[in-house]
Amino acid sequence: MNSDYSQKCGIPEFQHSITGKWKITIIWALSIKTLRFGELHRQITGITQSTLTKQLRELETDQIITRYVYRQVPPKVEYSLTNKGKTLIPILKELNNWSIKELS
Amino acid sequence: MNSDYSQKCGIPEFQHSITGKWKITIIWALSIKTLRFGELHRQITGITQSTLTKQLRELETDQIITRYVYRQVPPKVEYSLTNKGKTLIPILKELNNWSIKELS
DNA sequence: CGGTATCCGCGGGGATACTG
DNA sequence: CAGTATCCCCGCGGATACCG
Repeated sequence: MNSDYSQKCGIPEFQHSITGKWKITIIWALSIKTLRFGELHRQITGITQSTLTKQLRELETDQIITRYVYRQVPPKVEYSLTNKGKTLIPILKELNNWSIKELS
Repeated sequence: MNSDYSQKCGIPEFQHSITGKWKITIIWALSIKTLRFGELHRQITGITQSTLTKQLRELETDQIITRYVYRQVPPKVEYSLTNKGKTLIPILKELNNWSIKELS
């Protein structure tokens, strides 16, 4: 164990931010543009409404995304990446590159 | 969803490599030097023998580490990072940096 | 439309005992 | 020393039903 890591390792925190069956997919979708709940639900095939809600709440708690409610009927809710969330994108791209490189 | 990601995203694969309560810790320990089973067990406080074994087997399957058995009594088994495993280190350092930066 | 509430099944990880 | 074998618990995610 060397100094940097043992004294304060942030990796578990990072992992928490993206751990969840659909979080990466959600983050990626929102990296393109802000989306409504229903739009996310349609884009992410296979996820249930309740699970989508749970994952969104967790991402919100971790301040990766924001939730904006339009006070109207019928309801309209928009999700978008926070600045913190946006800093994840280049990291995710690197992880993706690593996988592509190491799988060959 | 843009091209790179939707066509072939390697992030789930990456996640699999490091998903497990102790894998990052194990990888980090082995990044310093090759270690015997008992040495790992002593360095990683809180992990049980059986769990350590399981995590090591998974890392081995994913070709992140190698296992070398000395044919002797008492047994001696050494674990070390593969080349693939070593390429993870710079990535992990970046993840660590991200966390440190974004937690402030 | 965008949720909640509830129940349930599965798998990861821990505890413990035993072993070549 | 370095495991294996069992058993168990808990939390995540899915299914389903209902709601303002």
